[in-house]
Amino acid sequence: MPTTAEFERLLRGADLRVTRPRLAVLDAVHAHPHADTDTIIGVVREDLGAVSHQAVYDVLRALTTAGLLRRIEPPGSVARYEARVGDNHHHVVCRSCGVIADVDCAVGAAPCLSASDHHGFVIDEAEVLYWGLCPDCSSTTTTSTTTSSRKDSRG
Amino acid sequence: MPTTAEFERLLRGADLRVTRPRLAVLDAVHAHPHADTDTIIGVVREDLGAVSHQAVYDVLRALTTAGLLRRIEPPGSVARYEARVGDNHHHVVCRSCGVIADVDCAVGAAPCLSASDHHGFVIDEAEVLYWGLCPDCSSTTTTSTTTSSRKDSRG
DNA sequence: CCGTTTTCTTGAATGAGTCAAGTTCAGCCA
DNA sequence: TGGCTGAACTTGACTCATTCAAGAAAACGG
Repeated sequence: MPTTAEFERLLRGADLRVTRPRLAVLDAVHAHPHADTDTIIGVVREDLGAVSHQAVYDVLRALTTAGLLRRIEPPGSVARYEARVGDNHHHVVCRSCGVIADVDCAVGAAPCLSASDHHGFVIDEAEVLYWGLCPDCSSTTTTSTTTSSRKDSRG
Repeated sequence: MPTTAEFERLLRGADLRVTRPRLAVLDAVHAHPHADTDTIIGVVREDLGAVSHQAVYDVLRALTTAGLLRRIEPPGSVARYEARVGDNHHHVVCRSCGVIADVDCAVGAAPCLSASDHHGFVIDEAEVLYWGLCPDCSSTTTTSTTTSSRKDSRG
């Protein structure tokens, strides 16, 4: 968990003014990875008192644009934010409870980009989203009867 | 492009009643892969005349649940639907114009699932979304000066 | 410390998608 | 072929994440 001074440095390094809402948002996202906007608003308000939701939306956008935060948006979920940036890691989403965890790409360098020119597209990024069951939910489910494995799920 | 009779067979095979809105939606999605709901509503209305948006939403949900359609939801876009189901292929999205194309996974069997048990999650599906520029947009862009390749984009 | 520009506040608006109550119609059965 | 029943469609209101806009406050260079 970085210190406030480090957050301040991050902001200045990105040519962003240092404000209390921005520090609080950075703090909140670091403390609660994959939190949605509403949760972040809550945490920020615990920290600072009254802060408009618009301010938090603005800050999240500014920090995301500056590359200090990363926005993820799993289908069926509202936008979520995390502070781990720059490595383009991936995510697992639990189908049951919706919890999200980080996943490093286990395969070599750029496996999912192997055929880098599909249909004439120039591809610069591959985003992988894994779906499954988290440890809690899978233990509740699989210990009963069937492990219903959905359709063909090739990568 | 399947015939109406084939769409009817598809619906009956899925234990769904055959209705004009459902046939029209199937037709529309087959004719316009990756179309959003609003576009589909428009196409269906060209075909049938007045149809409520609610009906189209209901039909899209029913057909998706039945596995006759697949819903995709790229970040920053509304929901889109396609009729190619059962093979879990992937998609490329153009950062510039937003056009979407299908991508078969070029690598072996289930590459993105290679480490199938991250953080104790039981993973059953890997969804890959490629970002880049479509042929049209990349020719307009790259012929000028720099091919600004975004940050580290490992798969 | 002052002025400029960015950021924050306030309050309204947007728009995809959902909910709910009532009507219509597909498909089963006589 | 005609009626029955539940599913599907219509209508209209509603939700809720997110954005827009105008004015007030605050950051920071000079």
